[in-house]
Amino acid sequence: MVLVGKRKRLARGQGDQLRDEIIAATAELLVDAHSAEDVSIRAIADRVGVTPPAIYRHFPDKESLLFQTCLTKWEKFGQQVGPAFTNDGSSLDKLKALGIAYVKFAVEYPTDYAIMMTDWDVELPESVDKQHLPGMDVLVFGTQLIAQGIEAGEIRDVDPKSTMVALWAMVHGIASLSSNHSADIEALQDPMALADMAAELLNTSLRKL
Amino acid sequence: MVLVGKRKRLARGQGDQLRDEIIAATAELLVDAHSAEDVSIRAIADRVGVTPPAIYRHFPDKESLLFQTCLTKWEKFGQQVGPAFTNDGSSLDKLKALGIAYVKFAVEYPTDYAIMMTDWDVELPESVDKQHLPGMDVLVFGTQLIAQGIEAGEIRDVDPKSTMVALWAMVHGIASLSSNHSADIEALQDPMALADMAAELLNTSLRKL
DNA sequence: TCGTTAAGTTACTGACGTTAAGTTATTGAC
DNA sequence: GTCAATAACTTAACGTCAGTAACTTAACGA
Repeated sequence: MVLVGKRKRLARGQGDQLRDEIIAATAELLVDAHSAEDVSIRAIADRVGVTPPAIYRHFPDKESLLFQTCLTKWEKFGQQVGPAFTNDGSSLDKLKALGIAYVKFAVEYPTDYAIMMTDWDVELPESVDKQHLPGMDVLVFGTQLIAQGIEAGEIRDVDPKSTMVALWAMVHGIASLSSNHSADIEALQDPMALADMAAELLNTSLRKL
Repeated sequence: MVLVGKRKRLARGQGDQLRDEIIAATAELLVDAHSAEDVSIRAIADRVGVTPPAIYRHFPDKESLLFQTCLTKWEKFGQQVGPAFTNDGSSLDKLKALGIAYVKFAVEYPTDYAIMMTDWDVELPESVDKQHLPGMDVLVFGTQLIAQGIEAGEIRDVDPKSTMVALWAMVHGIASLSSNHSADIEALQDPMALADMAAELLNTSLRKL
């Protein structure tokens, strides 16, 4: 818990700047933490050079702060996973690339991924549309990908929505298990290989003969 | 946090009895909680009619207590899921029944399932073999099931171990997502239906033509 | 009956999230 | 230029938490 630096108080309309710094500090502390509870309001306050109660001028409680931080992680996620959609290749190829990119992100930033996946008990400001949170886009695009594959005669006639959710469950399962049980189970020690295998499995079942 | 009853002090060699009561009380409190941190040492102590420090005579810290409680949940899990193995039908049928039973348990007891799945940072007493924890049996039996299915010419020639882990990832993913995001995504509102669909997907890809 | 010790209790510590109330620096209005 | 208003904080505190040190009390064997 190091005092990173005494700040000068910000000028009149500049309060929002601190808000951004708080989120950034939280995001940074989360990288080195094992979970969200390991990151205390006090540590965050120290990091930005402010006292703990100053946090509450910008966020009603810790959970809201974590949720807002979470949104920045989803954006980071989108940036890393997005390129999978613009690959050349068939719908199935793109779908596979998406899955691989997904697991890669989760494995690379496990704590980030964990807080992205927690169901925060916050009431959203009306500015945030829960159906269009950064991560949901991936689901929507993925669903479109499946629908296109079906139309192109490349994918069997399945329900795109629930199939996409099933794919999501698969990659999420691999990511989640490997970050919690990799020590005990051999196949989880190489999650990327597992993701590759799982992708092949699903390829087989989705491909139109 | 109600004092459930003043206990008489146990007799000389009977200390272990309290240990069991502590685990039982923890297990009960977990059912009504949202997560493990919602269950405090103080609440557990109250429930068994003892003061908080008495807990530490039997468990070095909260995490160890939760881990031990976790083991009882795994046993409960085994009892609920085990029958799937003795179903009649092909290996694939049994595998599907296993997956369905898995998701059913996780959906029915979400907090139990969550603590079962957390990676407790405890050093195990040498009496506990990490390769044969209650839940691992399911993995082992499932792997054997796949191997048998291959031998019987019913299942394609895949690697039984990693395939079983992939199946595990699938059902875990469904369970995990549905308990964290069911409100936002339609397909997650009926996890059993999703499990059924996923089972069919995997059936398709594993079945030997 | 009496020392030993298992099975607890009482009293405390430091950390946590959070709140109430006070302080200080900046600003637009006169 | 001064001055009330107020944004941007700080200081001090509350209640709760996990955990510890040190004491007490009851049961048992010798």
